[in-house]
Amino acid sequence: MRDILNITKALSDQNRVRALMTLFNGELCVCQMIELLGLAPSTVSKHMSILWQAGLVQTRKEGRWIYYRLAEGGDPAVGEILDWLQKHLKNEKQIMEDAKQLRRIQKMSKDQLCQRYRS
Amino acid sequence: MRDILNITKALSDQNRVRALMTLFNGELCVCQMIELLGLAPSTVSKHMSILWQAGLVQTRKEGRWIYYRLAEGGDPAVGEILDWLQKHLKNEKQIMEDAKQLRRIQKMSKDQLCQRYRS
DNA sequence: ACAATACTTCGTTATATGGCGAAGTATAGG
DNA sequence: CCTATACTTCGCCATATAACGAAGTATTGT
Repeated sequence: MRDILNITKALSDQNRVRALMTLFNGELCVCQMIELLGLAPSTVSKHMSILWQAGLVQTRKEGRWIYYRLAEGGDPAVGEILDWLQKHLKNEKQIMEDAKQLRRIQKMSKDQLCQRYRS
Repeated sequence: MRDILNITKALSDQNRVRALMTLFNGELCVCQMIELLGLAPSTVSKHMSILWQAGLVQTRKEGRWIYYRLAEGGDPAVGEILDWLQKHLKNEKQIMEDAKQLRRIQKMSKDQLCQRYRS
């Protein structure tokens, strides 16, 4: 019960759902998420932490960067709910705009990106 | 996006999930839900209203009683998420206890039940 | 060793949510 | 009609949550 509620609670916030949906395009570091969501670093970090605690995402550390990606190979409930989200949100306006913005973000160098949120 | 978020928000509360799961055993009136969840009538009513707004349940009015049942034939996202809940919660301790208690409640007459929450 | 960077954790604040009881609505029965 | 019943809506309170900036941690580069 707690596992399932952790998942549904994690998915009950729009910004967390946007973050998750964006990860269908591949792993992202936090500074890319910050740029995408337009939120403060601490806020994005908290959101990603909640997704991680729910088992929805996994992380990979590479130097100073932490990459988040969709969880694989864990609880089947996670894979199923991710499929459900993908199926029902992939054509949503907000999600498609995010995907478009992501392509712009991915063209920027990390230096450009990460220094952006200190302004 | 709003539709999906309405669903995930509706599912982000334990008592609403318990209510939904109980409905897999068939339709119930509000006074039965009150007895099952052990909450005030107004609270249960609010919860059911949130589930209804999310499209997860449907209602049927019969005299003074309002029966809630799982939604059918609407948004496919709803049927799929209900299947997901059923699959991953049916063996949970709390859900099985609720099912057991439901059998006790269903043995009671409506007069017994509904007058109970005025004490 | 030191500074800069990338991210997290902490502390605070504003708003959202869940809970209740009282009042309101609609229906059944005398 | 009038009362009782079954449920909902409203108003309130306590707690949970999302947001931020400041401070802390870990890693890279000089």
